[in-house]
Amino acid sequence: MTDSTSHVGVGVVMRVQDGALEVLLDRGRLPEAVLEPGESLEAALGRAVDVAALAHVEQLETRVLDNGSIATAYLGLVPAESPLAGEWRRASAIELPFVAAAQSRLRAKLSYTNVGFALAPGTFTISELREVYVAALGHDVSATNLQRVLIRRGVLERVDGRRAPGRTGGRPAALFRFASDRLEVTDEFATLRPPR
Amino acid sequence: MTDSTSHVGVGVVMRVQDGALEVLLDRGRLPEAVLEPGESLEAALGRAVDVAALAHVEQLETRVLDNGSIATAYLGLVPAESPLAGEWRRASAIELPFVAAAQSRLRAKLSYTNVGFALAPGTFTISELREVYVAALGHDVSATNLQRVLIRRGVLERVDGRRAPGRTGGRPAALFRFASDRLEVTDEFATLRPPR
DNA sequence: TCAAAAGTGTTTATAATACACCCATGG
DNA sequence: CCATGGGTGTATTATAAACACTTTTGA
Repeated sequence: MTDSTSHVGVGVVMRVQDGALEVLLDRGRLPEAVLEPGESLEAALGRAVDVAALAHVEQLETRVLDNGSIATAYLGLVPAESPLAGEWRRASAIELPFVAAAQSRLRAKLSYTNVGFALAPGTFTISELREVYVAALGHDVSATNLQRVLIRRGVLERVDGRRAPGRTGGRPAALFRFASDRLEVTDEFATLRPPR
Repeated sequence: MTDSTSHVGVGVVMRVQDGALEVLLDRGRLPEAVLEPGESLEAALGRAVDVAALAHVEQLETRVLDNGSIATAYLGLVPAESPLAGEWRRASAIELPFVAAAQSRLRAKLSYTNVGFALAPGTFTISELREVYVAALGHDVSATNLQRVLIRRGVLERVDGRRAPGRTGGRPAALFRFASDRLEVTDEFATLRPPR
């Protein structure tokens, strides 16, 4: 038997704040923890990140790092309101392994799952949700179409009450919430659907 | 520093043969190799599987196995004609970790990428390609629609010549090939496309 | 001339985008 | 009463599924 290299769990925790996608850093690096023998990867991750505070977690990728250790990265998502402490920095300004993969995974899943629930507050207006999507996708999104797509798919539900307009006026906005707080694939078969 | 657990690279190599999706086994188990210090995961995989013979490889998932070792699994695909040696068994009859994940990944990617290239022979008729898709997807596929979708997306190209009919007759079938032998996403934005 | 297999033409269904227009509020 | 922001109605477009029909072969 040869000596094995150490294995670390790495967290790429993201949120959307003030119209920008941000990543949680720990002294300039992604939070990580060394895996103890017999321990699960998620348990190790839990020593690096407050996993219970994450609205969604999923495994990203395993790579051998420059320092020779093996790292398994996880994507974690929280809403902007989350009290998760740490050093938040714009994803676009970060040149660390796994961050690009996390961003690209998030972007893809926003299109065909309900994963927005993990970035949005409990209730929100369509405009607010639009800002989240714009920041995470990196391109403009029409509020009209966003609403129609997510309502048709059953991803969004209307909630009682309205948001009062600001001092510049405007019609009060209806409030919505995500129908589920767990990941669901909402557009499974883009093509080649099974016959009826 | 604590003792680290051993890390293994695992291959889930699949092909479609005689209308069934099959997995390559090594004495009843998935081929695997222990990672040496400083070695890349792909290099370790290469000691378990003839990676050069694979038409497509991608990482699947990392898990702690029942025996305590950490395993990173890869999905490998080969065409039925591949001379890759070993014990091929129907995927549906296998109860091993990673196989279900591999099948589900393959199914998804058949819908929105050109990954079929890795399972199909160099040239083929639409009927032959249809059999590959039926086996890998697990549901019926219309030859008509399969052809139209893949041609429209630019995934398939026509090749000179025709396949002579069998003794039961029928119109000779046109031959096609995949336009690329590398993975390409052909239907990236199911929804929420960037504006023009 | 018929059955089999392949391929095309055309219709239908669905989903999403685009855009015009109406609604409700503050000042 | 008008600017602002929210929301709905209604094309338009794109993609793919469904299905009828034509083509080309072997026997």
